[in-house]
Amino acid sequence: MISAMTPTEPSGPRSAKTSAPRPATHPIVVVAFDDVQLLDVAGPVEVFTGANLAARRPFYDVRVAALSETIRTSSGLALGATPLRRVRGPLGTLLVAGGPGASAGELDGELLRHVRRLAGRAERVASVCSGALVLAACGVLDGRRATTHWAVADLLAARHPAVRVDADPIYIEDAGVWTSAGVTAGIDLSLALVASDLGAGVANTVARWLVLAARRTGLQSQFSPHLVRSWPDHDRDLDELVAWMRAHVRHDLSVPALARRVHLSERQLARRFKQATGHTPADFVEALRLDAARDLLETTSLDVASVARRSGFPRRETFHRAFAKRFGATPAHHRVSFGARPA
DNA sequence: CACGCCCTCCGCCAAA
DNA sequence: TTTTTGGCGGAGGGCG
Repeated sequence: MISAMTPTEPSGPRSAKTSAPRPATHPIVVVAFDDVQLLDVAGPVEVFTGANLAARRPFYDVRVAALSETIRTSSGLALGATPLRRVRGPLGTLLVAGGPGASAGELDGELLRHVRRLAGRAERVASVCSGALVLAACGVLDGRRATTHWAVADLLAARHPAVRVDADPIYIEDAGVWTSAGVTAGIDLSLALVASDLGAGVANTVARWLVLAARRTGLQSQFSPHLVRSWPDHDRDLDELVAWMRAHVRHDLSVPALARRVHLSERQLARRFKQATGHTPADFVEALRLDAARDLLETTSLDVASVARRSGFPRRETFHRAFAKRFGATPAHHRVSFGARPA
């Protein structure tokens, strides 16, 4: 499956550093089926086609594919599609949508055959929502970390013990296989793919156009951090640390300070943190603080300096820079756009 | 806006 | 022997 296709491509499309000749186009096939969730299909398609506009070139060649030429989505709207049997590789991205059709009962054998075939010919494979069940049924997720909609996480884990299911993150990437949580998380995932292909600038432009504008950082749990789950190799200590960090963004959250707090060496803290969250400590801390700052901007009338201080940025300058980098707008401008109307 | 310093991250390796 | 740990140092990037 995936491992069979990587050797030819020593460094995947994610290594943005190597300025190897970039491919002119990147074919994307979105796999749909009867009772697919329309948003799972539409969200990523909008993101990728939007990226073409933002990048001012037709980089992504996006198609929706299904067993038949017309499918019925779970909301009742019909969707036109390219027949899967006519889809040939190689592909840039194979993305499987989710929906009731993916989680209810038996998956269509012919659909699985097509997905398996195309997965082996794609640079990377992705799923939205319960589309992870389809990928898992094809064996694509075996041995990998993966996420899915919280409501089917247990089902995924039960049906496919070889998959390391983690229902916390909005999306997960493991060795070229990307999985995402429910519905709109597919948009976050797609934006991440765009960012790795065409740069964060393009991704931010698309996000702004779609106006759901960077609502999420990708670091938040699908749900409250208080809903603690447990499974074999889960890192309780790190969960607790993360929960504490969320509540104490003003504290010293440097690597040495965090390491001291959980009685680990700095090296070990960094390793386990990345293992548990998929993010480096500094990245995570910055996102945490910016989330807090954004909330304060939207829900209070504190001046920017106070917002900065309360969210763990001692200096306004640093805050300003970080905020603009992540959200593509200055704090003041963000408040004008999203803040509560003063009484 | 620029530049130097410092923090962070990660590969590497030796020790446990 | 294999796996995990922790220290080192360089590269990179952001802060001041």
